[in-house]
Amino acid sequence: MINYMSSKKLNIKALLNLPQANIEVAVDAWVRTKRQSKNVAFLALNDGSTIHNLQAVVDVDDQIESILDRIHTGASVHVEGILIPSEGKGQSYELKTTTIHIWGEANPDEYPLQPKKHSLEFLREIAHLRFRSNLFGAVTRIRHAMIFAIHNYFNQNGFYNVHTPIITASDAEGAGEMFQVTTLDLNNLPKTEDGSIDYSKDFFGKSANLTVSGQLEAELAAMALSKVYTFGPTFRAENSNTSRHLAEFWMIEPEVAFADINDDMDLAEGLLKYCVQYALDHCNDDLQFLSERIIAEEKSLPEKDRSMELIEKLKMVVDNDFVRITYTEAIDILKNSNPNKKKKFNYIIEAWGADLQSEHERYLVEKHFQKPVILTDYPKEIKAFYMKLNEDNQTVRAMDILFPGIGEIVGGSQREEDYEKLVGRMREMHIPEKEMSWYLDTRKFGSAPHAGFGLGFERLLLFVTGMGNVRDVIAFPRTPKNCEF
RNA sequence: UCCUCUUUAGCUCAGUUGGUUAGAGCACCUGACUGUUAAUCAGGGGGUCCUUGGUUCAAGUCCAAGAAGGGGAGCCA
Repeated sequence: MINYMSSKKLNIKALLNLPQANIEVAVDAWVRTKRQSKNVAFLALNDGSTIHNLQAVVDVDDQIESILDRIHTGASVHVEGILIPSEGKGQSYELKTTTIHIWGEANPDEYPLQPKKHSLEFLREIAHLRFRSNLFGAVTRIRHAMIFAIHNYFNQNGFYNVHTPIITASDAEGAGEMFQVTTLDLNNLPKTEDGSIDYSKDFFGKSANLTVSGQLEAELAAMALSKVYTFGPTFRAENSNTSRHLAEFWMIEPEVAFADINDDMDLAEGLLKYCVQYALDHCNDDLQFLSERIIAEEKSLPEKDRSMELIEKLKMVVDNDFVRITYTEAIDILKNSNPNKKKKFNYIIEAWGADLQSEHERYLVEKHFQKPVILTDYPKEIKAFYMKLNEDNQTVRAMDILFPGIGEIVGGSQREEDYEKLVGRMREMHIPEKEMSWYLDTRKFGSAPHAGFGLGFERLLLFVTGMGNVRDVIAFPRTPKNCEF
């Protein structure tokens, strides 16, 4: 029995980048397509290291034909041979095959992936196999690159990563509906004398939920380590069915002490530009593939409805400063805008204080400025309790970053560091002080101005990959009525 | 949750005014082919027309309810 594991192996990305060929190599990979004629067969091999396939060229004889007969799209194989300059067009190198070993067959009557374009909806239904598509392979590699870039950026800038809790008993931030975590028997709930559920019998001795944000805990860490960030899973039990929402998503939340809202905006803009530049520098092949895919997809659209070419769009973000305007300025622009005057908006902007709808954000980003926009200083009524009150007593130092095609990608603020003002805001918004004493302690002992934001990781990926739905940039999306795999 | 569209072969889709045995391309199987690039050419097999109920001599097609999915909105990241 030959031990195929012991052979000298390189991944396909490394092989295709070798400066010269004519060497013996071994490759483990999955078969994308097989093309066979009487005397020669071609296997397109992919091991996920790159979007590109390695072409194995196989001279057909009786013995090898019996192996080839068992190889179909999706099979995993070990192939040995000599890497040579390709005799055919379409690739620089190819593998002149001497040995084929099948690790695992893929029954073609059952294997759902074909060497053709599948719909995103179909791929979502076979999420366990869609890693093997060109598209999801590219997205997955870019997702990894962005995770890496984020940690890199913060590490290089003196931030410490903190793991904030995933299970939490505080329901303070009001960021959305929460998933409850319990070990109680739902068919036989313990009750108190007044008939309500007796959470003292629950695992933690009180009601607990999955986190909707690591921000409050990150603030605690920032009040000692100065610059921290979290990057973890976040859970929202909202019944939102959109291309931009998940029940389980990943969020980046930096928190910086001795920083104001301008520092916060600089940090966010710096992070976003670093990530996009990192993708341009490290994911060129995958971006190229995604770009071509979008162009093919939009070919039938009239020119005015087509989106900017992906790589051009990414460069545009890196090369241009984000527009920074206040909410008040945005309202003025919107009030005087054509769609507002001609009543094209579904929600007409009439007065200061109105919450901005998606259509307004899109107008500002996609029509008026045509680049990322940071909106600041929102009315306090439409923002969270912890945001720092401006001297006008009307607005808070919030900042939202709006991206073309995506909308809000970052939401952040300078935090209210004044104990009395913070307690005042909590009372106005009916947030229980008692349960939040640990949070308020930071304002009691050595309080300091500080700021932070939340960046939706999947929304960043939407922008970088040009995909249209967050369900296609996370391996196993969790959405209302969907928890497969 | 609201508005809207969709659901026909493994996949992508066509199916006329309600009318005989529901079609195509791809995939699969068989054969041909000396180098292909989602190979090509010829032939073949493959259907709970989303579900339930209704109208009708007759329903893939019309009506009602439901389910699943897409797009948009709200909420947000």
